[in-house]
Amino acid sequence: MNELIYDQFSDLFKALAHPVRLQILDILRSQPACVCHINAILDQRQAYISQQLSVLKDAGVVSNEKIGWNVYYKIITPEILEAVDAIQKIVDPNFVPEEYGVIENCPCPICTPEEK
Amino acid sequence: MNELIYDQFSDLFKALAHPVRLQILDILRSQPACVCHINAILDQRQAYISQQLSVLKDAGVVSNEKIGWNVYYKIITPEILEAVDAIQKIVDPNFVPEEYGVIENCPCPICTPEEK
DNA sequence: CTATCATATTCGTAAACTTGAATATGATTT
DNA sequence: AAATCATATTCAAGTTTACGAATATGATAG
Repeated sequence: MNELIYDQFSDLFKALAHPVRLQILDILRSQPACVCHINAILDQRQAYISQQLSVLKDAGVVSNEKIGWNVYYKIITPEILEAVDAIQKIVDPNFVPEEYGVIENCPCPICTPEEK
Repeated sequence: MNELIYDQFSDLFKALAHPVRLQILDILRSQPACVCHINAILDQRQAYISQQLSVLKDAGVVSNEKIGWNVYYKIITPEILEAVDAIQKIVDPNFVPEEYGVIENCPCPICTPEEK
């Protein structure tokens, strides 16, 4: 009868079991980010980023909110980062997620503020 | 250039993204256990348990050691349980892994000691 | 060396995941 | 309403994973 809850556990793990999705989560650590922002950092097709974001959203890991022209994603269960941290420490005890600030090629308000 | 390490992260997550493997890890929390012990608890085919154990072993999560007739598996990176704990807490804050002691149908020395 | 024990492996099919290509959506400005 | 913006969805092919069935292995006892 515990099978069901273990399915839920593994569903969450599945959402994390993907390199790009893990990178996205590291980008979202410090602050919410719009798709174009993530896109600029990862240098992947926009549609591909959207696909991965939707997996994370379906799993209940992130939520999104439209602000102006952009859709901002954020982590809704910060505890998920404890799991990510633990795994990162196992693979490389010295690993520290990169801090992403303003991004060169990103047109979003965060990176290119108030410029008209 | 960080793609490679994120692949390693996701490989570890993949090993955890399976309900039976997660149950096995919960069984191994308290103590090493032989295959027949895990088998008795989970009530799955022996070959199936072996398959899952080998996935965990390939991922570097568990190791095994033959003692007498039995092969005992144990968790070699206890930090992995931090990741499991975090996920379990997210899904159900009240969830506590079951404590498995002596098992009814298990012939291993732990469950049926010194009986001849 | 044969039988028996616990455990491991191989194989095949079905299901699920990955990802590129193409295209759709829906809000906003003109 | 049409054009434009950021973002989302659908489709399909390729790859990987799941897992049952059958069988293999390797150590130990007789």
